Amino acid sequence: MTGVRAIKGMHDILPDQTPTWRYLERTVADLLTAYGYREIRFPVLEFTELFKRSIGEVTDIVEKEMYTFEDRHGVSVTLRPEGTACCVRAAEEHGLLFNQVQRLWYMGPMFRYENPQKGRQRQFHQIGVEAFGMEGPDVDAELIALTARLWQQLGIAGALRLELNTIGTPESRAAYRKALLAYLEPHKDKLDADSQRRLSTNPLRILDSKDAATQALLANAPSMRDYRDAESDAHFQGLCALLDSIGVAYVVNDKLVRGLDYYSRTVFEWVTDELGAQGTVCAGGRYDGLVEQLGGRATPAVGFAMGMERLCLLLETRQPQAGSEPMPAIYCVAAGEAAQKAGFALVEQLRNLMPGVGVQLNCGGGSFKSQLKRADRSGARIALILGEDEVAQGVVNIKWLRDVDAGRQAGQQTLPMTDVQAWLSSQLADL
RNA sequence: GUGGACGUAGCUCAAUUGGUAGAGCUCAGGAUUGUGAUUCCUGCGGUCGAGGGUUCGAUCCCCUUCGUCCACCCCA
Repeated sequence: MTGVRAIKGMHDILPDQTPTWRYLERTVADLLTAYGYREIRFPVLEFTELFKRSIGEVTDIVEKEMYTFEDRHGVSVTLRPEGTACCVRAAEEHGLLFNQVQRLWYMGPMFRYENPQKGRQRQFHQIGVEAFGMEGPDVDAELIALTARLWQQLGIAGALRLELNTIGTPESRAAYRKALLAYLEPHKDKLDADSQRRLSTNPLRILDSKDAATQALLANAPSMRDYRDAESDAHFQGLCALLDSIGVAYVVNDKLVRGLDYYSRTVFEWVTDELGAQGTVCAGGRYDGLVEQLGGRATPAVGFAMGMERLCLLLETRQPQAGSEPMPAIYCVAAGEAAQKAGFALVEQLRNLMPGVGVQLNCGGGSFKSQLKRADRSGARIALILGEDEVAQGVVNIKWLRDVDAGRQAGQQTLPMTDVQAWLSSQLADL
């Protein structure tokens, strides 16, 4: 293909896939509404500064994955790589966080300049959920309970498991980082290349290295557990107790750390083994310091984001029928100029009288044969057939395309044009 | 940013030790002169990813490039 084409990593979502997307979006939106969360929408483009200050200057996202450019006035702007920072900015800017509790969600495209692979694109979509102004573990648990219920509703719960950890406060994390470094530095040569590099950039990330030798070395490393502050521990135990009380299963993974700088205390991930190397489908945590960091009044907050492409991949394998949308029930075949005209009037009238019923008119002409063929492929149950003869006599021929075995009359019947709507109503009622 | 595999018809894929390519599905038409899903026949459809090189001649060999997929890194 030589003509125009999409940018690398930017995918089209085709008609065969949109029903799955709509099903996912609808299910999530309904559930969030039921939990009392309200949708917020904000721009795709923000000042670059916002992400540098929130995600962290030395993270991979900010250092090499952002779509950053100057606008026509030379101001640096960035296509959002994630939603939390934007959500905080928007909520703070409009006073939504002042002296009040706020439950928000959003949905839309995010952009990261990475090399594409399974479950990863440069433009991808997230649904994000954020809860502001509540510091106890009850909100953390509410968010996790909500996600667990969602997997249940979507029929993909069996593919997912919950990993949970607390990374403490920034202070306790700093102390642990120091201890970890002290332990690893003498064994630097035994670490894999990436982990050696991470010693200076992000030592905590060494914990989830995939290298066997590195993992062996980590077996005797100091545990984050021993450096955590008592309050974070209590918060975490509170969260675990709430999850236990409603039967949400989890595994505590004290090597779970998240890549974004703003997290504190609770972090969690829903992971699957069915998506190749990109197993994380939904992840989040608490970020009590972020609002203040961005210039607002100190406000506790928790949130998470789920990757919609990854969820769609899971849905396609676990629930291939999910979201399939009904085809029009009626297909009107109209051969000839007069019939086309009469058919057009007929289907518009049917649409007036039976708004919920799907009606499609054959457009673009064609023989009876080819029009019937299209009627069949459209998935319609009933074909209305109009030709010169029918128009002259003011009648319509009606033919069942499906359901003949289900007690429907085979063959076709002729009805006066004026009776068609009443007949259809009676027939379609019990379908 | 790095590594591996792969780019042939709208889709899924063949073939050619270098002599300008085939099938299935789809689509259109016909057998059935006004009737779908099966069957049979016919037809439309390709600058063999792009650019350059070698050659009498390149889809095939060489170089470059772009893209896709998978993996690393990182993340949803």
